[in-house]
Amino acid sequence: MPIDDWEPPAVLLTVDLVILTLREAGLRVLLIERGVPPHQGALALPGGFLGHLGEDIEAAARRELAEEAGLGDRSLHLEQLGVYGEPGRDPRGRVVSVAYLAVAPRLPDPVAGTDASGAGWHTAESVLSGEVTLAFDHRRIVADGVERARAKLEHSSLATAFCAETFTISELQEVYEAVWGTRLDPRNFYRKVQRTEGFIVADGPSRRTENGRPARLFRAGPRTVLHPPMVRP
Amino acid sequence: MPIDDWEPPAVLLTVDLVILTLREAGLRVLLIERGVPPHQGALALPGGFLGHLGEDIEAAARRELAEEAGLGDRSLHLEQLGVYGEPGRDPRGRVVSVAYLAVAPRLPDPVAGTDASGAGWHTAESVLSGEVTLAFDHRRIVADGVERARAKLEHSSLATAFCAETFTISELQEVYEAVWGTRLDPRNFYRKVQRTEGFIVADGPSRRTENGRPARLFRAGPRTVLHPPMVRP
DNA sequence: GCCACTTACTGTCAGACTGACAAAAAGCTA
DNA sequence: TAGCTTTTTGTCAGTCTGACAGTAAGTGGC
Repeated sequence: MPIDDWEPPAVLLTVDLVILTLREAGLRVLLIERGVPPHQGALALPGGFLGHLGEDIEAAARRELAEEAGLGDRSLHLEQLGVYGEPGRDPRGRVVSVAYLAVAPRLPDPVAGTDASGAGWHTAESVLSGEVTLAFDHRRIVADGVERARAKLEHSSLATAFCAETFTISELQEVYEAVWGTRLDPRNFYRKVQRTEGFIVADGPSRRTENGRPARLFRAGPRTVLHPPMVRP
Repeated sequence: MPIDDWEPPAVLLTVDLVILTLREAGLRVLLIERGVPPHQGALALPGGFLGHLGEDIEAAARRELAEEAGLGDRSLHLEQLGVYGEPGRDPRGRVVSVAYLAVAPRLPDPVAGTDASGAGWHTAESVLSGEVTLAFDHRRIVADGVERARAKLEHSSLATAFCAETFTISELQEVYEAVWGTRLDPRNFYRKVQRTEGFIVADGPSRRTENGRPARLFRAGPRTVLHPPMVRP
């Protein structure tokens, strides 16, 4: 149907990052303050344009992860979330964004300051409820990212990506409780996690202490798919 | 870091469609024969460039669904699968493709002829095994689409999208068996499906006959999320 | 009309998994 | 040593699953 000299339209490609972590027992997402128009000064997801025409999209995501979030050399979970390309979502023209979901273990404070309303780790709740306003369609992207994380906690070992290399079972439980926003019975959780072969493996006879009985340390096991799954109440 | 007059690179955007259906009790995917270079004459997924700069991506997918597959007015399941934008995947330049997964009920023969090696419905097995060769990275896209369908059969009511408006429980079972590539016990399947409230609802006292005892007819119920899920053996 | 055959549907039963709860173990503080 | 906290091990009844038997309701052959 197109006439012989028809040329397909070209679009601008960006990557946006939903970076999740746990802080103070709550699910947090990293937001930056935009330094340039459009939406200058507004909060938004870290991200940016493809660097050059030959750059791989996931490579661009990792580059932004380093540049904007200071999470360069770390090995963290990174997966594609989806494409957001509705016409009109960006006043600069036809901008299509590939969103990625990243999960980071508990970290020291991020690049920028920690003003409650500035760049930094904001609770997922404040973003989803609209208490914090984001630029573009980024609130929807965060919502999709959080829902993806919630779903993957059920069927995959994603929860271990929120933890340090070694962790206790209660720390793992805190991940589930924070991401799902529910409380779980420690005894049933303990049983379930222990009986799911390959989910977590004991890390030597070491222990750790703080207040009560010392807890055994574990690390992520080889299994990535949980069968049967953890069930969200 | 970018210099002041830096301009972000522009890419070409395409949509590709993984259209799945059931034919002769097997899972099939629709392939077309490319009429223009690159890969002229090779088999590929239906799809094409964004029509114009203001076209919505999902709208483009629906347009290709109508133009290339003749599935225009039908209401069928359509969801975004992911982005495939590796540099070098398309010799025409930097082409980024948004893949969609579509699920269609059993249909009459598609647009083109039915040569075993030509355009038309090919078994998913022949594509995944490499017996049939596809252009670009389309084999990987098909693999991801099939895996997505397999996973969603567990937790959602996607299976009903493979069926006509009304269907019997054995027809629904055939969907699961074809997509998963396994055999299921009809009695346990019957029980499981019946007890999952809202998955399927009886469609009047009507029946249908062919060989054995007539089967009750059902239609898709209001529930889209299955809880507890169907389990893949 | 009776019989064989096919498919649809209803049960049964033992084992696995889950949710709710009790109790013991192992550290700390006072 | 007593009291507190948190971890770990059990218990028990209800539910769900997988394997399998048996009944119901059509077809076609004779």
